[in-house]
Amino acid sequence: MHVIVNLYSMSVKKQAKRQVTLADIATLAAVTPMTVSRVINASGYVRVETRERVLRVVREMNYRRNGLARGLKRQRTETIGLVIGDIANPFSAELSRGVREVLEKRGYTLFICVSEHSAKEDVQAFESLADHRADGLIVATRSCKSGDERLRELIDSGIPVSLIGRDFRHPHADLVSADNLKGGYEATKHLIDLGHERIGFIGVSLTKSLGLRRFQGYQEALNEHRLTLDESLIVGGGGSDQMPGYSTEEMGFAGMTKLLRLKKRPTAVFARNDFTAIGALNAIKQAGLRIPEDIAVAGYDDIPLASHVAPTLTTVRQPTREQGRLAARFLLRRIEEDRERPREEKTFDCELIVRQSTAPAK
Amino acid sequence: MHVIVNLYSMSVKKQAKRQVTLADIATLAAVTPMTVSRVINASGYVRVETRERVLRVVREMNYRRNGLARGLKRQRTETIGLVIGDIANPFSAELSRGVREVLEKRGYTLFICVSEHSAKEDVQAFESLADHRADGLIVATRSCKSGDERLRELIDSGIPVSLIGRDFRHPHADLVSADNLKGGYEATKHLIDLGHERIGFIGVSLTKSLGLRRFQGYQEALNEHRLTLDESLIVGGGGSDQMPGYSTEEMGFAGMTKLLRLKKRPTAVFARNDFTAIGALNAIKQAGLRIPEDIAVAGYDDIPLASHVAPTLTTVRQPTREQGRLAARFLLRRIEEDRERPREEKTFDCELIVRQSTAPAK
DNA sequence: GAAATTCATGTTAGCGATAACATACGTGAG
DNA sequence: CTCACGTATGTTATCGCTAACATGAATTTC
Repeated sequence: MHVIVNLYSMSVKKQAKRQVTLADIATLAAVTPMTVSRVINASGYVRVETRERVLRVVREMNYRRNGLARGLKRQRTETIGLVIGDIANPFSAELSRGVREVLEKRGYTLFICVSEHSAKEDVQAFESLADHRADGLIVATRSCKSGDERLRELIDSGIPVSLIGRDFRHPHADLVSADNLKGGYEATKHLIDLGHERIGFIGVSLTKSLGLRRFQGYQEALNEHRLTLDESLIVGGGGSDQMPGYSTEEMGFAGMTKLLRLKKRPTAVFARNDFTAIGALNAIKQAGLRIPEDIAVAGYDDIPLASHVAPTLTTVRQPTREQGRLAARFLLRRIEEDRERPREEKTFDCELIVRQSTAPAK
Repeated sequence: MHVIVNLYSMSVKKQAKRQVTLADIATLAAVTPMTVSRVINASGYVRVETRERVLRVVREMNYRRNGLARGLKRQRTETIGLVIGDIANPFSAELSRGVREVLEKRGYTLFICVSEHSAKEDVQAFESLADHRADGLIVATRSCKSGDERLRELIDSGIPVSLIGRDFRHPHADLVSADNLKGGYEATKHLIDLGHERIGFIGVSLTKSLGLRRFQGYQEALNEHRLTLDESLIVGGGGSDQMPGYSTEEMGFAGMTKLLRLKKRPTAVFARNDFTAIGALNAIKQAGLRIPEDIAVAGYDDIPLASHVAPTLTTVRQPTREQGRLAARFLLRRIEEDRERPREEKTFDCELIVRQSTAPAK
């Protein structure tokens, strides 16, 4: 009634050559596969001579163990999946370094999946990793409805998960984040303390990404100092669901250009991240204005470049590598000690780094 | 004689809860596992009602197929591994996007491994991916002895491999690259044509990384125009094996600072990549000199930022995403059509992008 | 109306590894 | 001398899935 033909398999012309197996090694070394297994995994008793004979054959045959078979039998692959939204982002890079630092020591392999900020690929990444039976997942992508749903199902079904800066909670998934609300608040307060009253924000759309914590901090600081939030000063963040991360300089440039065209333009701007801020810097320079004299600029993340642009950029630093490390530790604890343990949560403080791009308002 | 105890397994306290299997679904849907398999994989004949009944149970039980078992049986995991040296590099990001574009359409999952520019981790990445029986590998890390050796063994043992910009050849591994020698030549020639005679190079060490093609192009251009290569103008690239990619601005800054201290300083510099160039720009500005009037600067890669710094950066663009796409296509052809096909090689042309940071010598 | 074909399912065997148990030999204790 | 234990292997039975083949029923063909 339903004919569904697998066209794919028809296109495979040549079979992979058969890989060397444990049994092959066993035959050549005149032992049983079990003994070879013991040698490979350095477990149990093996006579030195036997061991060496086996190892010789292993090397000669260029044997590589089959992780699929091994994982299937052992119900464990010693593999962790990390899901990030944007590979080009220095934030992801630092995060992954922190994660690897911890995992490597404990003998786990890290596979990274990139969602390119798309909800569909977010879900796909989770499923691929779950299908391939990663022992656990570290998820550092931004929250989205379908992703959160899928994630909940996976966690419910028993996969250990650590979340990084994701706005989603589950009783059995640990959560690591930085206090970006406070970070956004501090940066904005810094500008206010310098005497600025018209402070723009570059990188959110008022219709969409209002969940952005650093933007909420911006609003909070304004409120607290009785400054009204002028919607014409909020720019950028528009466009598709598919915005590749690397175009954020573009967004900063375009956003700032828009702000400069206002009749009453801001005397300071706070950018969603450093790339955006750098784009803004450039737009200001091209307009023939000076930073920070005419317009002060603050960014977020303290990417390495922030201290290498002119003027150097005032920004907010979050302990990125530490977040990666802790997320990995949480995950390993859950995997190796107690998969049912209640959620653990840790929020890191951010640090305002004042550099040349901000100064008192004229 | 040899007691080797596996301490690891002793530390595992709680077992993962048993995952739902095909057999469980089969029982609940009152069919055999084979029928469930047919439904899941949309292959063969299944009555509509049966199909729906099975799918209902699958959803209710939140079933996820076991990729290990599946891969083991099918001798194919529909998984490709990409090995990159530096996750923070926009070059890697573009590359991976190109690769994904192609793979996704064909139903393959991409797992990324990062070697952090370390030879040891390069090898580890190959082995992890081989162990987990990725159907093929795309390798975009820089060549190193141990890595090349391991790679040769893996290719010999039948794993399909595509190389990107790696200085290593094997009769059964395809190779995609950009003509960085010519790119380096063009950039240097551009500076020479502008009348520069003292042209520095930032980012190689004369004792080590002489294999860098773009540096060879630099040398070639100098030779051809009868300019002597002044070793005091070659800086940077030193330090450990472990240099994280993100510190290249640092390298550019430090290298340029060194050049500025020379009694006869260069009137132009060519940097190994754009980050290095941006570091150099900053060093020049901080020294109170102007770009390009006092010193001209050229970079390499045309990262998005290059057109968003002040002054905008003259650089060399290579078709990065195309390289990723082609490497993926080569790999799929090898996997699905003919694993024994002779090596295919493609070198893309680079393009000199002249912007504000270069101008005629005074 | 018998043979051929399509549809719908089931049965069997094994992918490559290892946990758990079984076997057998030495060696020192009692 | 026997028992117990440490040492060094081997045997068996899966892990979860699917290729290949087998089995019938329904439908079509000549």
